[in-house]
Amino acid sequence: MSTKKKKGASSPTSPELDARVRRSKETVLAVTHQMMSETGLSGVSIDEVSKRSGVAKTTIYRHWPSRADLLLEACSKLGSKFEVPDTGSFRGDIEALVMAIASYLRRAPATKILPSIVDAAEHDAKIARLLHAQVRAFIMAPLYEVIERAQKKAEIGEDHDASHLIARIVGPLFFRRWFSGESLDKNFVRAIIQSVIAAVDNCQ
Amino acid sequence: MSTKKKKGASSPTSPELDARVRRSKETVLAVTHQMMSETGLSGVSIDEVSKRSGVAKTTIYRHWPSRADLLLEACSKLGSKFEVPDTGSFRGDIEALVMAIASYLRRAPATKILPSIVDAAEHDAKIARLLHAQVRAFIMAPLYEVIERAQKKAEIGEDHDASHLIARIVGPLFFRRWFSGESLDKNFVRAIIQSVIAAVDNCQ
Amino acid sequence: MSTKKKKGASSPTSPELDARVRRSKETVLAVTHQMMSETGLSGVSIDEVSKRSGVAKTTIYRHWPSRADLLLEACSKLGSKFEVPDTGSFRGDIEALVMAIASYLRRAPATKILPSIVDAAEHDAKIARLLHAQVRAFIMAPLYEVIERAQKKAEIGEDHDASHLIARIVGPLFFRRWFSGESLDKNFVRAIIQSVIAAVDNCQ
Amino acid sequence: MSTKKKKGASSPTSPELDARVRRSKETVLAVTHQMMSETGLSGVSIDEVSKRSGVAKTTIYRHWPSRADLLLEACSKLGSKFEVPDTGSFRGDIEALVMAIASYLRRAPATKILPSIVDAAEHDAKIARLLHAQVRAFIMAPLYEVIERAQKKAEIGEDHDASHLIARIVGPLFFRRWFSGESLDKNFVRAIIQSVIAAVDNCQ
DNA sequence: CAGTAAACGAGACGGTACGTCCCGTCTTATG
DNA sequence: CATAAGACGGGACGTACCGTCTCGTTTACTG
Repeated sequence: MSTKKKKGASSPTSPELDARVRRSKETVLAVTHQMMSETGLSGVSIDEVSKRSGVAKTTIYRHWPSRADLLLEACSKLGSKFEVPDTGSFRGDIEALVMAIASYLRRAPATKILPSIVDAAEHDAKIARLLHAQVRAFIMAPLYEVIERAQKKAEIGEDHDASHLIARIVGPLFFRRWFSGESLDKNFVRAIIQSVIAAVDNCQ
Repeated sequence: MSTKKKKGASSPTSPELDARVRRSKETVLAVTHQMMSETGLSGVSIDEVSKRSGVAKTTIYRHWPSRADLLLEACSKLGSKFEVPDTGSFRGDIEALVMAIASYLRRAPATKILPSIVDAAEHDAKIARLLHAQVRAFIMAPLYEVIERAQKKAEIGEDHDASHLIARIVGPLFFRRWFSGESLDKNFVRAIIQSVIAAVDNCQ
Repeated sequence: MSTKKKKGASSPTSPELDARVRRSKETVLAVTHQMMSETGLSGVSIDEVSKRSGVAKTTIYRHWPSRADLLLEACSKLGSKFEVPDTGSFRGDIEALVMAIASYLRRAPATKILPSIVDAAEHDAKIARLLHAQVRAFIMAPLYEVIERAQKKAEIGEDHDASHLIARIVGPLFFRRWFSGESLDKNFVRAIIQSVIAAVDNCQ
Repeated sequence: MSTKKKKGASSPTSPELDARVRRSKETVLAVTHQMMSETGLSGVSIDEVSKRSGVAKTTIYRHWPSRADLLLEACSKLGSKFEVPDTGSFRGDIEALVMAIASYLRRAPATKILPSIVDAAEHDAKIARLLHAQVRAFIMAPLYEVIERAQKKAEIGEDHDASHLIARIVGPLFFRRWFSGESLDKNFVRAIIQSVIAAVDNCQ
């Protein structure tokens, strides 16, 4: 029974895979993820992953053509989509979401790793595509939903470019988290939220 | 004592370095800088720098305790401060400055390298300090000046936190440049400028 | 019992191997032989044999316990016995046979491989036995026959040790072929023949 | 004193070499030689040599471009020239020399390795050249001397081709040692000696 | 202007990791 | 049940850099 194979679509890596392959990949990814968090991307060596995981180096290279690809896949399992809040009002939704994002930026170990992915993306279009897709899927998408919903409910005008709005929400947070070294304190986050609310309000 | 030259009769003060030392350091830094631009931080190897520059590896390690330190110093020569414009109005100044920054982000080879510095900063407090100092000196400082000047002239209210404003200006640009993959087109830049102007205008 | 087939209704006797098995072994041996000639013993890898032959690695290992055994069997199919000439005289027979052997040493691809078998024989008694058996069967046996026949016809004395004579005939050829790098030219071959004839002649 | 360097021509590997290099090469060659004798050429792995010798793999590859080259050099230190005897007569000299060679073939560990060198020589002209040179220098040269001396003293005729004679002496010994599996017993050796003596005697 | 001390080039060294090739074992599914 | 397909742990290959370590040889200052 255990070794029987059906059309099972439940496998984590990809459907319909040799059980051994699945096990190997899972183990390796887990160890990689672990090491990434400990020492950063550059601290992950295939030799060490192999040693710790008990999976032979050969096997690792059978599944990922290079160290970079392993790291890439390990990274791509990193993000978690923010839940789209539904507080009833645009302001409430935005508040909830931005607080969540800020909190994530402050705490999540994944944020230690992001810059090296961004760096890799500068030199490799494939990685760039992945990065941007992830950013869109995990961070921008929920904001899109909130904005669109508000536009449908006519809470905010149709004339606001959602993409611009999102950049104006997320950008400042990212800037503080990775570039300026200033804290992502409550004050700052509230100011960002406030500025967006103000922007979409019919002040002008 | 340490910085003093022993027989220092002719050497006036401290920064009077041996001409040979100066030459070596300059050559090495130049080559490092060159290689950084070509292949990114991770593409710079001491062996190669030595080969290309003609400066012996020993000498390089004499001047920088490790590869990281060399890269660090090479990076710290990287940025160029944006000139503070003086168009007469806050709006004009901001426009000029933001356009310049956006243009820099679009074009400058240094922007390819920044993420790896950011990455390094995640793992090394010393690098982090340098990074933040550079960001403040080269990017934030000119904006500070423009904002302060406008506040002094009472063009904009004193109640705006300059640091917040700056994050709201630069953040969206950075976000697009490195994270979302969207273009930094004129429209977007103008929208950012506009949003800041609106924010400081006495709408509310 | 051991060679009997269990359900052996259709299989008549013992050497009646499963047709599939026979096909596999033949194919594999052929490919192995081919590769051996191309690149020498050390150039034969099971992986490559499997790839080229279409026979799965598993199957190969089912039939030969190790790479060495496969090579061994492939080698044992290598030699070709020299025909025993019958010119009517000892001199004529020897001449014909030695010329044939010399020609074989000069031309046959198998001679490129022999040293690696000899090498293997140094480390493995089983291989040694096979090697010596082959040498005796393919090279020495025909000479034996010629010598014995001549002795029976009283062309040459009974007191000559055939094994010594053979070593004195074949040895010099082998020496030049594999050790000294000198050519196996007509002159040399004739000199060897002449020396043997002279030795068995009743000069002394 | 110890670190002082002169024109010393006594260094084993090559004159005027960095002492560190000399030490490394010596150590590595010694270990290689040791392993060769234990397990044959194919049993020598760079990794293991490195481990046993304490010399880093990198360093080994710095001095020998590949495993083969290391083995080659180790092999080339293997042979020992046979002393040219001077018993006063050609017969005596030949006897002494052939007995020595036979004894060497019977006993010397190097003879276990020769076939793999011969094998390598089949695939690589460089190795072939080395092999042939060594065979000539260590085995053929002494015989040449003995033969020439005898010719000068008119003990044997000038018309004998020394190279042919040598092949007729050494060939049979080699044949028995490596190919036929027959013993190199006293009887056989004496028979070979006798046959050569007879050949050069003025019988015909 | 000779003597001395530094900075230097050259490059050997031990070491870690890379990515590849092949071995021999194993598991799974097919005819 | 022999087979094709191929995953797996393991060992070795040869390469690229790292950072350390002698070596002699310039250089430049000093005395």
